[in-house]
Amino acid sequence: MPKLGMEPIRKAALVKATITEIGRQGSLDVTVGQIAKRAGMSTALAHHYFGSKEDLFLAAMRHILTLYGAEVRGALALADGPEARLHAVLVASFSPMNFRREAVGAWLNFWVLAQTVPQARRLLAIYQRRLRSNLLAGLRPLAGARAGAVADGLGALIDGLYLREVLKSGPPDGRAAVAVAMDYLRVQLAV
Amino acid sequence: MPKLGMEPIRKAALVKATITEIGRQGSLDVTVGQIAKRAGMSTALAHHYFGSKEDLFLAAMRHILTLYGAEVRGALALADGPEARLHAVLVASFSPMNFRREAVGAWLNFWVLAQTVPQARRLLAIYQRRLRSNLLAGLRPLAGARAGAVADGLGALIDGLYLREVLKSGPPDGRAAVAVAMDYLRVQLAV
DNA sequence: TTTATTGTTGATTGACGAGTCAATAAACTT
DNA sequence: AAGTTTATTGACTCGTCAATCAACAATAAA
Repeated sequence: MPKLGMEPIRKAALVKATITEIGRQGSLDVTVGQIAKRAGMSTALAHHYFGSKEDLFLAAMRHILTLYGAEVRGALALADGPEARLHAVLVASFSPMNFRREAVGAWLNFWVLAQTVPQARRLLAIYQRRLRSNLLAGLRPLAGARAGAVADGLGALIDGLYLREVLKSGPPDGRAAVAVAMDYLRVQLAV
Repeated sequence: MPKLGMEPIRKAALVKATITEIGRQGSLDVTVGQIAKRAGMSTALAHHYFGSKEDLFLAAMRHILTLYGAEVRGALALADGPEARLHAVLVASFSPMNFRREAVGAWLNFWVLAQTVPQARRLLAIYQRRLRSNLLAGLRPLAGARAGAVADGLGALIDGLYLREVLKSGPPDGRAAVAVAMDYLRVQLAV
């Protein structure tokens, strides 16, 4: 069986399985065994590629952040003007990829992880900073001195919409979430 | 030692210790032993009063919701007019009692619990319904047909502000959170 | 073809934790 | 005084799980 060049493949499979498993179980109480099984390998191999369970979690977090970042960057590249850029950030934030059940569940649990694991905290801080700076770039031309306050409110609102998605039943509705956020933006800019 | 009428005292101590311990540890991975120790008794006694760890968690959740509900009701009793009532709900939501570190940490973890434990989900749903109806009562006279949408946005914003508090360092700042929420309200009502 | 490198797993270790049990003791009841 | 209920705990069971290890297999390098 042993073919060479397995490392990246197996690592990717493990990361994906971690997100799936956390999202499915809705908790960080996932065993390495479960993850390894879903990724189609033994527990020992999972430990071989990621030294510890914590490393696996962090890699999964990084992966989610990377996906999110890529989506935002892609959307921004197509957007022209501040309004379009703000809209792009919101749409990307609630895109089917990022706003799917598993991802949202995993996201919530990473938030919990950040309370204990400094590295996880740092990763979430990076996300917050990036989001803020993206929003700010679009807001400054439109809201002037109030841009900072609006960005903070909008950031919290986005996180809140994610949080609430966790409890909802039925399929996720990114469109509705975007509408709420856009409404916030609309009234803030109308004042 | 055995005095009678210990049950309510011990139960209260356990519930309090549960919230403290979850908040302190920042996770639901708290042992019954830790909780019992903080509450000044043996593991066996904790199991005697609450059949299981899950029951303890649910009791702790109910307690937090009760505290919150009482605070909101108290604030509403003193408020006159829709604006004052809305303000009262927000101030109560971010009062030092509810917005303290431990409580916020516990709150986040209860959210996680709600993903797996139906009873926990039900409790959070009650909270959401109550919050929404309180906001709606104040908003209807002021926002008319838009009241529903504004309440949903404000609800999500409040949850988001709680969520973000988890990552912040330094003492919690309820005043700032209220300011963000009031700003949302202000612009929504100005449109 | 020996030797190193990479891939892979079953079995094991070592620790920990939820929940149970048996036993003890004080207080109320009859 | 005997019996019942409530309070309390140390010791134990039983299961789980992260992490390690020893061994085996295949490919690449020497």
